[in-house]
Amino acid sequence: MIVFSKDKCAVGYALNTIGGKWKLPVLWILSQNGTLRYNELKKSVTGITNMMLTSSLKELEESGLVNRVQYNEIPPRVEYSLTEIGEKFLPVLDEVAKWGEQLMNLNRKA
Amino acid sequence: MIVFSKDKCAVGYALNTIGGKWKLPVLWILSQNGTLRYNELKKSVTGITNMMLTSSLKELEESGLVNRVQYNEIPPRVEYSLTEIGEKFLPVLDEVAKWGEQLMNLNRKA
DNA sequence: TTACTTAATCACAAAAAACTGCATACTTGT
DNA sequence: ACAAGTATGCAGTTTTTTGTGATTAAGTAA
Repeated sequence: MIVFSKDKCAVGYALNTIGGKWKLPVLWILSQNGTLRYNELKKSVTGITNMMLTSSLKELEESGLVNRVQYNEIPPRVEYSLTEIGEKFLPVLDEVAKWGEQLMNLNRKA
Repeated sequence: MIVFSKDKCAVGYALNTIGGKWKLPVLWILSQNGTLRYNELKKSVTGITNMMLTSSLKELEESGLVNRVQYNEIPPRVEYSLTEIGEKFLPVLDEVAKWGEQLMNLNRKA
């Protein structure tokens, strides 16, 4: 019988990276809008708090999905955008979406 | 500026369906082994507790990813397997895995 | 001088998810 | 009579994740 080992699982790694309540919304907004400042993100991701936005962005940056560019101006300006590997994730999301739709349709009927 | 709406998002729906700590492991084990009894699943998904296995299976069944067949024998016998839409998810997972590997490689270097 | 703006950050509170360990029902083997 | 095996269920607790609301620093416009 085949046993599950979490360690080397790329799927687990991927899903951890985008896991949590807000990372996917943030990624999606960035994919639709290109480069955005912190405040613009805050407005676009409806309902997100400062804390969650900050920590989501931080984790996304650490895992290499998001670029963060800080301009030393006053008032502060920081711009976020998707990295190359972040962009590469979009077609994958698309596949997930297609499957998700099929599932939604199935469950609507039932 | 484009705003995120959670409701109609197929990606969100999909990721909720397979979200949580154990659903993915359970799905993967089923995909590798075909039909399994409760106890066999328990042994294969290392570290899972009865409670989490039961609730994961229940949710997966409710969302249509897993079949549950109960034989009225003593001692009880219940067999689990992937449904059609459950099987259809595997190639999607494969795409996720490919991207996940790229990401892992990037982050190993950095 | 005072208020305003921006991108965070922190201590604390609340809510959600997961874990522990025991309980059950019924029948077969000892 | 008694233990063993099977697929769950549940109360109570811990752990993890999110949310709240206030706070900072430094310049610019009023």
